[in-house]
Amino acid sequence: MSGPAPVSLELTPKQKRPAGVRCCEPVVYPDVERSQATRMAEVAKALGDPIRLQLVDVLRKHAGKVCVCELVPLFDISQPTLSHHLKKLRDAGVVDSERRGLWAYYYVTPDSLKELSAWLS
Amino acid sequence: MSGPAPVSLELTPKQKRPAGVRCCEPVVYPDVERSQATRMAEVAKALGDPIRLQLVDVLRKHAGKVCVCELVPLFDISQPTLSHHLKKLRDAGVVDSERRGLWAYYYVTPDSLKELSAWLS
DNA sequence: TATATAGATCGATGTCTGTCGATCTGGAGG
DNA sequence: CCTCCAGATCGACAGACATCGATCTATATA
Repeated sequence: MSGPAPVSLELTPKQKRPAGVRCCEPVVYPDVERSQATRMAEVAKALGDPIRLQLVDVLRKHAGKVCVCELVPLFDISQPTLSHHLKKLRDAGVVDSERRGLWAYYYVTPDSLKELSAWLS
Repeated sequence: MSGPAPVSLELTPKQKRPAGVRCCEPVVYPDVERSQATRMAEVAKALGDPIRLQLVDVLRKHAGKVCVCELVPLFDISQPTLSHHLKKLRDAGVVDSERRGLWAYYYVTPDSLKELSAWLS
């Protein structure tokens, strides 16, 4: 048995095909445009690190209330490394920050996760 | 003006603090456990590439019906590179594959996106 | 002005990633 | 047995990434 054929040409492996012709022509396409995929992948990539994902988790629940100095001891990494992760998240548009005096407060950018979240559902 | 203080100690920058004491003690914590964050980050990382995200998009809508040879011409990359991306997705548990004869059919693993999707919502 | 602190930036380093061409593997058909 | 083809693996390479210690910047306070 040869199993169901690709949706396009309904060929099975056992059928003859002219030499030089692909097994099938592409008929299915992604519904997501390349530019949209690039945007969502950028967000997904920013979330593709356990520390950054936990950072977003904390910030979502305490938006604008958590200073960086309070985040440092939560993770077993140095302050420059944490700063680097926050920059990654900011570059991806996932978070933004506000300085008050010596301290910096981060918050999750509203709706920055919406597109990816909707696509995943 | 000094703005709202961190949630923990309610200190403002102008308040005195004993030397050697942090600006604040950590009081907020992520709700997501480290192991859970690692799992979700692994999935997010796999989706953190436009091509892989579009691949998942195609496979979700034509599960088990699209052979790899049909995927290759959809993207402007070589066959080994596409194979590499599919392996990345498989290593993350996002997709799995089935061989029938010469051809390989990929499908999105059921529920593999559920945890991340739920967290994002 | 001088000191102390929060946080960003710099430079270095080892690892991981995306990409390719070339090659290997295994099933199909003559 | 030999050939052809789909797809996976290999080896190489350039660029990106996570991490650190050291340093810089800017603010607060004495």
